Amino acid sequence: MTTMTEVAQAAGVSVMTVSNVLSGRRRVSPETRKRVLQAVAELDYQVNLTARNLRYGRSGSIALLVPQFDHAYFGALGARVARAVADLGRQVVVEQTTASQEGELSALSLARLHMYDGAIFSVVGLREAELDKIRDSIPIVLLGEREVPARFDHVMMGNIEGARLAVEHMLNRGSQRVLIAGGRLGQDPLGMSRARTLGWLTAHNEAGIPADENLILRMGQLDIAHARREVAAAVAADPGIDGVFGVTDDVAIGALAGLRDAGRQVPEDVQVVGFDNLEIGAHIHPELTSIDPSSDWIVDNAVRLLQARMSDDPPSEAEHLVSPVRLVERGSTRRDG
Amino acid sequence: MTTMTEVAQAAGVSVMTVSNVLSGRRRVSPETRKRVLQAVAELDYQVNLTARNLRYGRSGSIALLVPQFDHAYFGALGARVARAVADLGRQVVVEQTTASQEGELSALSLARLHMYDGAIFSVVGLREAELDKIRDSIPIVLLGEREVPARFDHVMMGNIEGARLAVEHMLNRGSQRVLIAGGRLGQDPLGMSRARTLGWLTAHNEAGIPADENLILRMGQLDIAHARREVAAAVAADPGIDGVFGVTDDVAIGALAGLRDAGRQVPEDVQVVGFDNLEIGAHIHPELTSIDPSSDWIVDNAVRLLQARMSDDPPSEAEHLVSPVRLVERGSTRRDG
DNA sequence: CTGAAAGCGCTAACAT
DNA sequence: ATGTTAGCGCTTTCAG
Repeated sequence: MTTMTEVAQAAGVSVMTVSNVLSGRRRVSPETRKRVLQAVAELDYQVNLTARNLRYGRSGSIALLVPQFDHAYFGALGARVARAVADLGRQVVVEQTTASQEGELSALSLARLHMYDGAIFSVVGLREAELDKIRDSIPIVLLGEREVPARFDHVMMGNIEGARLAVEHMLNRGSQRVLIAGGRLGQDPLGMSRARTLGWLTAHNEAGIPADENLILRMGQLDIAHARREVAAAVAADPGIDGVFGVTDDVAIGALAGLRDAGRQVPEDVQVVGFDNLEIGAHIHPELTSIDPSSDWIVDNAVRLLQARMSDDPPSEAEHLVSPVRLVERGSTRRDG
Repeated sequence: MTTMTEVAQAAGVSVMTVSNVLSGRRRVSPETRKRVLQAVAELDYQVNLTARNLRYGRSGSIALLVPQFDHAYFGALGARVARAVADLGRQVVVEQTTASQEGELSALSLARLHMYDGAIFSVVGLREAELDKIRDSIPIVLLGEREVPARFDHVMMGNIEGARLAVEHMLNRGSQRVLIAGGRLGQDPLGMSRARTLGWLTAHNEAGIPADENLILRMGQLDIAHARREVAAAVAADPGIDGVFGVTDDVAIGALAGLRDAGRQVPEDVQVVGFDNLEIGAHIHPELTSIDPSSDWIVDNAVRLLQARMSDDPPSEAEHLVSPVRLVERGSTRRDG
């Protein structure tokens, strides 16, 4: 590996001059500059960013930590963050938090954070206790539907309101028994499933319809294949089900398949609403009615908060934001009651 | 930021002892060990990996460079690579190559590679000339459907054979006019679209059916929304079309939507086959027949090649592998002719 | 405008 | 079993 010293020797100058040419931090005379660049080209030199970063004390890149790579939502998230962060002249690198291991935030992965100037951390499988281990680390903004320690900036979706809207919509359009696929009751941890189940409850209360807890379909994994199987089984066991709220679009898409398997027509027999408003939902059949969580809003705010926290005088108080949500009506729900 | 020196002072030992306790490289007496760990805990110390990596000369992580985050295929790729690389005790970080900028491989992003022990590089928008700029850099394995300089290890999909299989299948099942959505004729660059169009041609030749070049639907972007619009327009303009080969599953899924928009039944009026065998394809309606490119095989080989290249005596010759492909038959094609 | 010395935080190699 | 010295490759500071 060529080093700056070798370039300096080849060009007959000091390392400092090479450094200055490459970083542009100080003026260098055109001639020496030319000699240096020529040596750089001949030796095929490239700066060692590890060394530079050690000296600088920063790296120019920010990390996005997601629980899974192979999930449409996190892919979209990454793309949005990259776009927002490019304007700041920084690079995004995405790492997968080796999801839900006993020590998800192992000592090592915690130390890795120091290699970045800041991090956006999508917390899913993380317990609050583990989050508390992150102390005087780098600037961090949390994303995700979990309860987090108050000292962190945090942006989350309007889970309760979104779920309420989704279920209200189906009840308005004539559904009586709305299954919540991937729902979950109970206190701790107050995660996404629980929050959205709360919205499901609220919609029932507001509509004056008793919420039947048997309609809460707990799921081990919130993926398409599981949802398909379990929703098909659920409607077979309870033929009265005439609406399904999937706690994510993946679950809702699986539900559509499961209902097909069970011989139910959507939206005539059963209405379906999802949550996330993934692009694919607009292009399948029937097109999926979904809750749009304002992902752009979420990312813009996360980047703004991160930028503030990385600035010279970071805010003393952490912000906790909840994104606005809206229902995007498509073919998986009926036009009228 | 706490440093190792501070920990050493707090524990009343030398920095070397702290280093030894934390890295486990040398034996340390239980008592001092305990004192050190206590100081580490009290000061909330974490090693500076930038410094450690500079000293070590390696980073323990490998990079996966993809053109886009928000694409199901690259998400799945990332997940597979992470799994395969975890066994080697290494971390994967994913970066987005700021796709198709004039200087996609800017000097800086090239330099960034040095921060990793190796890289798997999914080349899509990259010209061969740009790839040639990567010289005595770190070990690299290329992925993707493009022609690459021979000195690189390269794993690609069986594009021609896969496309041939897809189109042969539709011709066997009675299609006469098979549109290739996202196809492209011409020499340079020999990219994915071109290779798959070659397979489309081959299938026609083998079946003794003349290939009508009007059935090659070029697309600016290979995404669902574009495919939907352009396929709908294509079948409106040419009602004789009775088969669509989408060069990717995204394109095929868009084609399904476009055909629906145009009032065509799949598979009765028009058969559809995609390429990638994304998970979602098995769960939409109609279920998408697709070419499985053996993604696991691709990733396993890429990781194997990378490992070999990172080893003490790297192979002198580069390998160029083509993945086996197979047709996965589902509901978007007919059971018989 | 250019150079020499010092040091970012850590660990390999050599003491003790 | 622990400590001291030197240096990874770069840039900041201080001189010229």
